[in-house]
Amino acid sequence: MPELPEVETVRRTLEPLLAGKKITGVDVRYGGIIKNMEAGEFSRLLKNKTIAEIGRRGKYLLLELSDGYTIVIHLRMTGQLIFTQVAEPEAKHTHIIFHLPGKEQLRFVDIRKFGLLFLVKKGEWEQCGGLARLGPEPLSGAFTLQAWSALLAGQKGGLKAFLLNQAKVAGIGNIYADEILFEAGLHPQKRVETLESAEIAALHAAIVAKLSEGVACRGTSISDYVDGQGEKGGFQERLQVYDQKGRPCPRCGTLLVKAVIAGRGTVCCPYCQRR
DNA sequence: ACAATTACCTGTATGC
DNA sequence: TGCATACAGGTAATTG
Repeated sequence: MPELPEVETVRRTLEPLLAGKKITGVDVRYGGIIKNMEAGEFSRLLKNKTIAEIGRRGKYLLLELSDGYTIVIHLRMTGQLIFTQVAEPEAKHTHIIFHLPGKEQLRFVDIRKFGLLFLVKKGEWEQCGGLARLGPEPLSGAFTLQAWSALLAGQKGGLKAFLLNQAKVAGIGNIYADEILFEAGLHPQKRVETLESAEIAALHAAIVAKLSEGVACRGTSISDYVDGQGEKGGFQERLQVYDQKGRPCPRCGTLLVKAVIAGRGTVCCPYCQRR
């Protein structure tokens, strides 16, 4: 599932391929993906606009266009944004095709149609789902231990739910939440208000380490995720607990268990992550 | 005020 | 073999 490392990998792979290129036309096969206007208007507004750069905020991709417009994209669970040649056979569930010069295309593919796409002018982020309400970027220089401590001060509730809350920290999803909690040695249902300073520091280090490792490995390809060129990532080889139910804990050998916590399938070690 | 559940979708795996 | 069912999880909306 595309979380911060996956979205960042898509951004890095697409940027050199798209920067400076003009959108010569847009085909919309399934308009339901576009959330803030009709397909016809979307295509009309985008024709002949140039892609300046690609940004990322949390799990959102931001295609900045040369004249102040931005295409805001969220891949949700199965969304893919793939740069290809016209001759490449079209994948099933291809919903939007951006035509580029020289027989190149950018295709939005999404099996489950959960993905979201907005076309807005700069400063109109309020209409883009949760984009305007995102918490800090965990891989930015501003995400210091001090900032993280301040973020936790006065907060209550389960730890996993907190990590998954995009308004608290941007970009962590189910895979990295489980990996972070295991790395920090904390139970997913531990209450945030009971965290001691050493645990807060361990969490901060685990968030930065695991997300950075995910980016370095070019994301996690368990089912659908691929980067901007259709290539799989490698972090699935490094998973310690996620998708590892019933296997021995890499640290102590106890069998890993799975339960539903914060509404998500959650795997942890009953020994290393005691409540 | 908070947490749990549901809706949105389709493909894959499982059970009978 | 076929069919029904459960499950995967990002986020918003709804329910408890």
